[in-house]
Amino acid sequence: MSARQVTLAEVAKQAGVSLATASRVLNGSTRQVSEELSDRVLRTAEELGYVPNASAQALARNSSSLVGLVVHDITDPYFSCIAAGVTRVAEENGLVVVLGTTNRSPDREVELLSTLRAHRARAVVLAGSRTTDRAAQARLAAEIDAFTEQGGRVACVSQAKLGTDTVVPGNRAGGRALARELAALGHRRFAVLGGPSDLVVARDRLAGFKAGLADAGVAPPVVVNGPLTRDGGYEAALELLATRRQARATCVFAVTDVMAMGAMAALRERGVRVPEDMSIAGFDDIPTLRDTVPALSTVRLPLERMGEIAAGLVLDAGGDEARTVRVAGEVVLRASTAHN
Amino acid sequence: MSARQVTLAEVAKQAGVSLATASRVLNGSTRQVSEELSDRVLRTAEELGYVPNASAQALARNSSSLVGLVVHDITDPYFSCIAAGVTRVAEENGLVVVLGTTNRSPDREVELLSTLRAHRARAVVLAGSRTTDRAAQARLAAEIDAFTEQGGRVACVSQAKLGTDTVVPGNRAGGRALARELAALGHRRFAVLGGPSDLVVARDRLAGFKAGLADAGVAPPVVVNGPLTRDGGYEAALELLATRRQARATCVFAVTDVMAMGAMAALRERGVRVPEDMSIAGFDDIPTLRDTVPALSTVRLPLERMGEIAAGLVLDAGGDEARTVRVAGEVVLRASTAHN
DNA sequence: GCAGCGCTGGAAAGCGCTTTCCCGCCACGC
DNA sequence: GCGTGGCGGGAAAGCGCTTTCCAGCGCTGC
Repeated sequence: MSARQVTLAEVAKQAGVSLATASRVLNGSTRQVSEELSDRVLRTAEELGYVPNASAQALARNSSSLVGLVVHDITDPYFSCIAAGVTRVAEENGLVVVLGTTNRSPDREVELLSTLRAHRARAVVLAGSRTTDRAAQARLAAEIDAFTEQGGRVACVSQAKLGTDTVVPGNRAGGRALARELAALGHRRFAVLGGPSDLVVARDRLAGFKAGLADAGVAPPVVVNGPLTRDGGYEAALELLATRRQARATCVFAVTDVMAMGAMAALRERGVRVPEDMSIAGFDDIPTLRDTVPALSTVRLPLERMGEIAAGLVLDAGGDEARTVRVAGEVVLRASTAHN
Repeated sequence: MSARQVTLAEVAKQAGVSLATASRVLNGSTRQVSEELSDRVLRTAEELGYVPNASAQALARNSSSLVGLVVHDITDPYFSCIAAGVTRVAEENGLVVVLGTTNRSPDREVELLSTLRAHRARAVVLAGSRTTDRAAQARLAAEIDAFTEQGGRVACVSQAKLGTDTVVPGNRAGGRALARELAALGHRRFAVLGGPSDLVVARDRLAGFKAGLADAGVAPPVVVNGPLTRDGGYEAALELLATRRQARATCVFAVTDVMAMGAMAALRERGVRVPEDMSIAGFDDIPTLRDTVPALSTVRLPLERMGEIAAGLVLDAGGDEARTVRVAGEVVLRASTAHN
């Protein structure tokens, strides 16, 4: 047990070469090494089962092979899809991804970033939406600065005024397009499950949706706020059903698919038929949507692709300018929305 | 940009103490440091925004704060739930989890383990089922040995004869119990979507299911193999519908919830009503199940808990004996299974 | 024929931290 | 009064690797 690890020095000695030579052989150095020595080193390394000590390399090179990925909740399909994209790209580049989950706590986000800084992560992808809370945002910005100062790159998925590379989904445009299409179906009374009021994505989608309704000359929707989770959607839908019985909306938009799923469950329980009694639409097009009945209308975002893009941004050094990649949402009407 | 990072040496100098003292103050050393010096160090560290270099610490201490987590596919709810459990525990212990995805490739699994070894990860949780392929298993075993030799701990989630700590879900027992309950509903002709034939979990669940049917004096099921994914379930269900029209099963068991979801989609498309025309059950009780219609009967596994347990095993040093924690599956009959 | 160059190999100086070892100091106890 | 022991502080030796710098050597070019 616990046999000490094979070191480069041992390999070098065994192969009868210097430490420097062994190092040059076993890592793509710019320096040439004669084929003979090179072979010898390679062979002994193989025999001894040498694996370089990543910490030591990181220390000596002053750069590690870690990429951070910060999400709110890895069980949320939205995040797990993005995570899949990020890990794919990272692994392709021989990097290793460190997963941090915040449970939607801005403070935790800052903490994680600091940890990642301690590990000298070469880059970080911040998925999930920034809060609008000033103080929290300032702390985050400071931590991001510290991180970039140190030579790391940061990319955000979703809106961010933080001066980092960003993948921006067309939240506003998507919401707007969706609203117009729903209005075109004949709906005139809308409700929105708007998520937390201090979350940028939620606000943008809502704002877009309102704009779309306005475009169509439809009255503004009733908005119910709540957590951006499946249960949040469930509760919000119940609240919606409880109030405003008199002039109930005929169509409800949940700013997130997972909320929409919760909402559908609530409607089902209350005997409200979808789409006959109430149309419903979400946003994101998470994969699990394929298996809901009725199939949920939504605005499709290429989630996994977004993860890949973010990882791409953060990995190829790029200029000093913060780059922004926009990805458009595509309205997908399915069975959960009907003519009114 | 790229201002060099604050080092311990700078903090020490600024605070007018030795490197040793600064180190002792800023990390829980056993040695005492006078309150005065301690304060001074703490204060300057704070002022300078000192963050210890994790690589250097890992090197000096010969142990890192990394915990590996290896899954097949992070977008699969089964794995993302386990991941959530693992990350929670890891973060509670001040550790950082590195996420590796194998896409179900045994070779990739070995590669990842090797990378984790290079990083001197202190522990690894291997989620996902081991293959029955001898050669692949040998390579994995060798890599696991190398890892533990080096002082790291390894835990597996699911069956494993690899001599590591293991969290073993009651696959066989769960399958068996489920079969009996379904038989008790009056079904006599069963089909199973059995997943890949070389996967241990899949085989165990199937074996248990067969045993349960035998217990109830019911004929063995028709088995269709295929990938352990949603689309695999979809295809398998189609195949099932295509053949055996004459004496079709009245109840189908998918060894995995995600497969069951795919299968339900296939049935729906083909106009086969669930549960009127066909009952269906899965295994795992992934969270998304709450939102399928009809709600899917299944065998519930405490997925997130399993992740926590695995992380727990792997983190508290424990003896040298491989420990095994069994978690029972609980049959949950919902709307997708009806009397026959 | 020799200065100068390019090329390969090795010695050694770090990278930032931990930890051992040693030293000086201050009670103590006899 | 002096030997002991305990304790807080610092010097310095690593941890395993990268990389600079230098030495040696065989060539080319005048």
